[in-house]
Amino acid sequence: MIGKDRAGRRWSIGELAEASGVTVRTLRHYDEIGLLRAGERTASGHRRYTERDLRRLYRVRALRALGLSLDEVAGVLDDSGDEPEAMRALLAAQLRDLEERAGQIALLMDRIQGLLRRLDGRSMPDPDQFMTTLEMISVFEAYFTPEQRERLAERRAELGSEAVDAARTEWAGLVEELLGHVRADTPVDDPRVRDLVRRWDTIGAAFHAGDERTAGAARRMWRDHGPELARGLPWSADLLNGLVAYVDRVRRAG
Amino acid sequence: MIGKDRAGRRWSIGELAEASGVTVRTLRHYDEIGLLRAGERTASGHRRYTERDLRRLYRVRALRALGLSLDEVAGVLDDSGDEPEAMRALLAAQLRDLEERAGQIALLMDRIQGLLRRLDGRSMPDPDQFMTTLEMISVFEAYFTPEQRERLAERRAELGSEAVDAARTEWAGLVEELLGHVRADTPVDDPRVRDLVRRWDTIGAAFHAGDERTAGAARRMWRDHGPELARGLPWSADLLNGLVAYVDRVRRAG
DNA sequence: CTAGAACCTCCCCCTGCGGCCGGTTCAACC
DNA sequence: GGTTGAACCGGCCGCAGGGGGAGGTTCTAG
Repeated sequence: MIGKDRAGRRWSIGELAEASGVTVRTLRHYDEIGLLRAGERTASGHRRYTERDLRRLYRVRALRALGLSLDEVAGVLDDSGDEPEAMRALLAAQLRDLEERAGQIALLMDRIQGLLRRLDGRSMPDPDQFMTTLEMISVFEAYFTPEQRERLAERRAELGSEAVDAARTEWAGLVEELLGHVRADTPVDDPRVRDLVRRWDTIGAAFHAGDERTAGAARRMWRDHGPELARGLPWSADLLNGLVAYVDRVRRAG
Repeated sequence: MIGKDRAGRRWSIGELAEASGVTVRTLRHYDEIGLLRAGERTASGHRRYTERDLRRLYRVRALRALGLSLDEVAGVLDDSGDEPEAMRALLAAQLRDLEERAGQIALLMDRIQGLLRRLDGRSMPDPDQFMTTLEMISVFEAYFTPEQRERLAERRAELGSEAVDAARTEWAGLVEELLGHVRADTPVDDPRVRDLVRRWDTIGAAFHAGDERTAGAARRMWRDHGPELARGLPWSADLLNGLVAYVDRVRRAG
């Protein structure tokens, strides 16, 4: 039993699959792409794997277990000049890659956890409102840094939800009044519109607390994404875009 | 300028792509799979996107930004009965999925960091030896729990590398002696082989510190993966397999 | 000798698009 | 009204890593 045929065992593809824990399909795939060719074939074409092939398969599995691509695995195994240096570099690169992917996943998890808190927390019964919030959040994330968002959230919490609602109501009134001036083509240096815009800015300042970069980000966001942000409001995006342009002219005039 | 055509704007595919930051190709893909159909077409077949389409696109983007698949996004947007419950369930499922992926990545990073420490640390100049170690590590990870591996590593550190080398040398001597008995068909209850096996077990116990589950895991590992583990040793896998079977019989006889 | 398991080669399928091809069509300018 | 360059159309191939199946041979145990 011990010390038998020195020519070594041969494995059929099914035997090798079972012995190594990969599927037959995978072995055929590896054969096809040249990563692990069957060392021999029977006269009729059946694959015969040798001990060398078995060794190679174990190495392939080990390298795959590090998350390397099949190409990378092939590169490591075929460059017989696989200096430890090259290996170290490859592993370091792989580590960086994994770190990045972990960061992406952490970002997604943060977003989802935030949304779940909102959903579990207070009222969010209207799916449409939820979707609108979702759109706004994704836009917010593109324009404000995490710190800015955090400070905005803190500020909202400080103000309390009734104050936020009051601000929204006051802002709606300002919009109506200003739209009247837009339609009436009131000159941008009229003291009445100047006063309205001052109140407008005061409301904004209550949220961004005088941080000019946050305010600028908000303006850029509005400029680029007015249409979505206007959703749920009783005015059309075009109307609001015109309004914002008008307010801008008022600011520059003042 | 303000308050123009109530029928609403239309966007060509290129305009919508630029406005929303996705590529033309992506929009065509969404159209093709039915996720975001252009609400209208010109007589000649060019896509005309409406405001509804724009809204839908923003929702698609928002949901994609949570890592949902296109199918999941379509499900959320098309099930008009998108109760907050369903949304919560979907997000919770997504979160679990992400957690699992994060765990996988963390596992890969651990492995790679461990390997890099080995590479950077003491001698590992031979790439072949490195690969062999790699194979063994991946097999180890399949058989020992993380705690068991940690305790094995601690134990090795306690013993020191010279003690480990000494153990290996002694073990090699035992193997040679036992192989002689195998060839000579010494009965399994012969006191001489019983003594050799006792010494064999003592060496093992020095590592697994008497933890029977760790020892059992090691035996299962050897039974399943003898060939790879035997790599780098001066005996063939067949030889060692026969030896292990003999040692088992000696144990049972004792 | 025969049945059934195992094996073979093609081929299409999945995700989420990127990219190219050959052929319309649009929009602006002359 | 004509021209011309940009935009647009559908269709097809490609990617990573195989899954799964069709239809046809071959192996192997009884």
